[in-house]
Amino acid sequence: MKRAGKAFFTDNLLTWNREINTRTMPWKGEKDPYRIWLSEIILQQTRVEQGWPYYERFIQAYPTVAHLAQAHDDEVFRLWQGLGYYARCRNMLAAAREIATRYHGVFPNTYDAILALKGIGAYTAAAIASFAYGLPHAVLDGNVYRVLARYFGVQTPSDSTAGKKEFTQLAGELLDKKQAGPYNQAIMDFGAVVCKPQAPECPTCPLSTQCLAYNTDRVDQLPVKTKKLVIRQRHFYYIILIYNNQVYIRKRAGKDIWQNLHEFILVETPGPVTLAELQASEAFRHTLPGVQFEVEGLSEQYKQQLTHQTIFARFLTLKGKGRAPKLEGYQLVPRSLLNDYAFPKTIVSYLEQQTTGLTLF
DNA sequence: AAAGCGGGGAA
DNA sequence: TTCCCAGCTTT
Repeated sequence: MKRAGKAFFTDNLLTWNREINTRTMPWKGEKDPYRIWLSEIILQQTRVEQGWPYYERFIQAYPTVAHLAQAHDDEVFRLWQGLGYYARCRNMLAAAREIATRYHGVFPNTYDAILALKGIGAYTAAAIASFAYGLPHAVLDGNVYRVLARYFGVQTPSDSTAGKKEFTQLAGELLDKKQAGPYNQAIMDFGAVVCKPQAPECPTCPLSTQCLAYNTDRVDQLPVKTKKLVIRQRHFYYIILIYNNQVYIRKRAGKDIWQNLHEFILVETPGPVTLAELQASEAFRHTLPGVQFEVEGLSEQYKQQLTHQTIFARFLTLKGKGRAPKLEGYQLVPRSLLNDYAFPKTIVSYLEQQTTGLTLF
């Protein structure tokens, strides 16, 4: 497709990058493919400021892909705790181990081989290929969609198949193939610093004279997105059943949220219930068959907003009487060792409240 | 093609 | 509240 202002776009973007851009990040200019890969996985759907400390901790704990490949799953998940999208962590471990075995610890250096690794899609493959090896692949992330949609006035929804194709084509044409790495870095920095989602810096933007959105006063309407989110509400009651300073936990599995993170005994109800209703419920009696206990307390309601779900959680502390029962799927661990396990944010928040003693039942 | 997957910062 | 972030995988 013919579009106006392509040369102007690339030239002025690179000039802005050279003369004005002062953005610095630990992985910027990095040439070690392992470090680039690690940063890219951490930054998928994640703000730079949020991922930054995790990157530092991971590099510290696992300086090479061999270190990461040899690490224990639970230890790595504990380090990932709080970052979200935990499938990234699982895929990252799988990829590290494939690099260690199949590639004998040497990071693959072709776009297709990189793309074939677990957890790496078109964006991440292009980023690694261009940053580490200078290969001519254009990145297409949220920043690039926004910058291109505005500058060229692309109205095709960026989250549609047609839009993806169109933006991919356009991004590839704009790429400076002789300096793919710096170009990719520049367009993402530009999107993050100048062409921001809200309140972009149009008045000082070096591309504004040719920006279609700016010149038709439609900056705040681009890019177009279509998909509407359906958010489900769920009610979790976590039972902290204590025997002799030990509690039951399990690792979450299956297709639900928080895979590979840990949790207390979970009773989920269709809606909010009182303590009496909870104890009388089929789910509760099925989960704790014949268990004798004393109620120590019920916490306030914790709310956590996920992308597709709202989680309402309360924590019910029970002091077990008699011998600790076997509970299917759960293990009994000392409370003092809870720090060794990765938990979802809601549970971490609850545990912190207990530790700091801000909440008395 | 659409759904599902976290957590946090900013307006 | 709503939006969206250096997206990918599964259905």
